[in-house]
Formats: sequence, structure tokens, C-alpha cells
Amino acid sequence: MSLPVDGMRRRQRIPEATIKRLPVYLRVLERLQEEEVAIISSAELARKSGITSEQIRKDLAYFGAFGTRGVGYGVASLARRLRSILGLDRPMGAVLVGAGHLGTALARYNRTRRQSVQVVAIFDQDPGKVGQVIEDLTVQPLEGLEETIAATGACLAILAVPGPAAQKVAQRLVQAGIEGILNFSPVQLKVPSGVQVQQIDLSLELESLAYYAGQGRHRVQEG
Amino acid sequence: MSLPVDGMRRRQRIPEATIKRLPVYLRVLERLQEEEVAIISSAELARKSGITSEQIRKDLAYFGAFGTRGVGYGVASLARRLRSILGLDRPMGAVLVGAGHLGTALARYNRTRRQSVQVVAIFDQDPGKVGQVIEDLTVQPLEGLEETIAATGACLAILAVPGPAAQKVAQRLVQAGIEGILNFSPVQLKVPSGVQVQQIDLSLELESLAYYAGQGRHRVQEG
DNA sequence: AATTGTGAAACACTTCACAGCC
DNA sequence: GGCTGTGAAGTGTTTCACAATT
Repeated sequence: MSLPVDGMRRRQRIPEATIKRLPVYLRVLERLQEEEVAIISSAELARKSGITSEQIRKDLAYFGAFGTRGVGYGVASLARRLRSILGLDRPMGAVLVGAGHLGTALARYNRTRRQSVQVVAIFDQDPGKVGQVIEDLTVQPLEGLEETIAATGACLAILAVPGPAAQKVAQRLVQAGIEGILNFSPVQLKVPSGVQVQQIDLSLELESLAYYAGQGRHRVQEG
Repeated sequence: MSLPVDGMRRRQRIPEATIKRLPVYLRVLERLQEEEVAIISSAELARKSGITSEQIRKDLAYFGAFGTRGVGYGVASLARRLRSILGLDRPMGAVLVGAGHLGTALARYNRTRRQSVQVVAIFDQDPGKVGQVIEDLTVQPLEGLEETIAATGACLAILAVPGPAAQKVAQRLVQAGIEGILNFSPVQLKVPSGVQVQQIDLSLELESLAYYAGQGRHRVQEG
């Protein structure tokens, strides 16, 4: 299934790991822009991002040669380029499903600061939650999900519903045209290929941390 | 620096990727235990966890031969073994720092259900938050951090404070003996090696999802 | 017959080292 | 001289394929 034809060499497959680092670079660059820094080297960017300079150069090179040898990268132009690559140069909307404690916290977190991806609507199944206002958005009943997604042009979704409801909601989100889901439910979502799911599971994270905390202890003090 | 001496063969380094999957297996096994299933094959476990059967067998084999060929794995004994490996066979406590919306949501999420890792104390810098009660725990001022960690024997911390405060708090946590930090602040923490940090950054996750949502779109409908 | 445990191959990602360019 | 861009080497992880075991 691999076709290493190097006809025009453009558009080789970009590693997922690279994609996940681009927003990190962008965040640093935006801070630099505020500080009116015009040029930055990969070494300095490495110091500020915690990613090695070789890695940074390689990541950026996948998309073309943005730097100037002997000089560095232009902060403003690189930031612009990264925003464009990520699709953040035009407004990107996300719907939030689930207005429990976690959902509410996520909505507030996202809307209080100015973020590249904005939550544009909030849904909940519970009639008791519908009508509540969270950071200027009124919680809507699930019925209007498809219509609102179409109307707002939202591409992403944040899923913060209880486990049992998650798969069903995910199906509707995909049907409605959502292409990326950030899933906080402790459920392995089944979605068609082409839809990207990012899983965040608090319990799992804590439990894997426990491994290092428990085992590692005896290494701290020898003897 | 590699010393592939196979003297006693035990204790080869365990891949981080493996450690992160163990809690997934454990979760499935615990559900199976409730359903009174006694034996499970790696193929069936694969179906239920979304991880391939070869991967499961390899992961488990790092810690010894837990299965029976031709039969499968004993659900109860494997669950017990995994809890022991992860250090979850005795109570594991976590302190939560930051009682904002996110921190509150995390505390409630964790304490409402019975989790393997339990939040045992909540701290906040803001005097207005101190004294609030969240799921049976009273929010304490940051001053008592070290003392409470020592008293409770907590090994883990959940960090949900604003970016600027994160590094300072992390330093105190490490000093106090915390060995794993789940960090929700948008900051790259500097910690001594031996302390494990797991970063969860909502904005970064959404922004990398945006890449697939934006680019992928034209592939959904051809022509 | 079924299923585990595991070397070997394949793949993914990072680091090294340096040629190329300003 | 300094810094980028990139093949090559190295490391980490997954998949394959099958011998071993019940």
C-alpha cells in the first residue's frame, strides 16, 4: 500500500507527532510577536518550547523552507504560515456537548481567553441544564445539534458526556459533518476513518502516573 | 550506554507506551469481573479495548507469563497483577492544586465515582476560594501544601492553576515528595528527572485537531 | 485446536552530523 | 561564522508470523 513515487516530492506524509507540535511553536511565536521580536533561531525556539532544535527544523521543513540560513526564522511570517497550515487563519468553531461540571469548565476556559478555536454552541440532554447561560452561550437541547452545526459551520466537537451516551452523540456529530472530536468520556469511540479523535481520560492518565510514583520511589533514595 | 547483559533477564526497560495501556486493560478487566467472566483471550480483550491482541500479549509479557496457552488470561488474577504493577493495590492519593472551574470539575469527577487514585486534598491561592467545600473536601490555603502531602502520603498531584503560577507550585510539589504531576496549565514544567509529568493542554489539542478538520474536508466529498 | 509468548521485520520518530547558504 | 535543511544512523514501537504449550 506504500507508493514511494517521488514524482513531485510535495505532500509527503506528515508525521502525527509533528502536527501535535505545531501548535506549541505557534504559541511561542505569538508570545514573541507581542514582545515585538522579529527573528528567532531554532535554538532559541527550542529553549522556549522544550523541543529540540533539530526536531523543530525537521518539523518546519516538512512544509517548506521557511527559514534563512545563517539568520533564523521570521517570527511574524512563520506564525502566519503555521496558522495557515493548521487551518487557524480563518475562524474555526467547535460545539461542546455536555454541560456538566467538566463541560462548563471547558467552555469557560475556552471562551474567557481569546482562543484560535472557539466554542460556538453548547448542548445538553438534561432539560434542567437547557437554558442555562455559560459565558454568553445558552445551553441548547440535543435535538438542534445537526442544525446548529450546519448553521455555524463548526468542524470540531468537544465531547464531555457520560460514557454511555458518548458513542451515540459521536455518531450524530460525524453525520452532521464534524471532522475532529476531543473526547473526555471514558469510552473508545468508533468513528469512520477521516474523523480524528483525540482521547483525554483523566482516570487513565492518573493511573499510568501511579506506575512511576509507586515503582520509582525506591530509586530516589538509594540503599 | 546500552548494556544488553542478559544475566537474569528480569526488569528490562518497560516502554512508556506499554505503561499507558495497562490502565486501559485494567478498566476492561474490572468490568468483566462485575459481569463474572472468569477467563478472557487476548483476542477478546482486543475487541473490548481497541488495542490489537499482539500488542496486548507483548505488553503483558514484559511483566511475566500471566496467561495459559490454549486458554487465555484469568480475569481476576490478571486484574490483581495489573493493579499491583501500577501500584494501585494500596490507596494512592493525589492533591489537587487550583480550585477554579476546571479544578472543581476534576475534583468532582474524581470523587463522585470510586477511582483507583483518589483526590485527598484541594488547595488554592485565592483566599476567596479557601474554605469552600467541594465533594467533602475543604479548599485549603497553599501554605499547608507540604504538611498535608506529608500527612496524607499523597504521591501524585493535579495542577490546574493559571500558567504563571504553575512552575512555582510544581517546584513545591516536587520538594514535598510528589512523584507524578498531571498538568493542565499551558506551561512546559521543568522538573527533576524521576518526576513524571503528564501534560494536558486543551488549546493545543483543539489546534492540532483543526489541522485534520481543515485539510481533510475536501477528501470527504470528491469533485 | 486454541491461544499464548516472542524473535524478526516493518514502521515511526528522534538525534546526529554536516553540507549548503546567507 | 552562524544557522538552516536534510540524509543517515539510532531508538522506540507495532505488526508479523510461528514455535511452544495446554
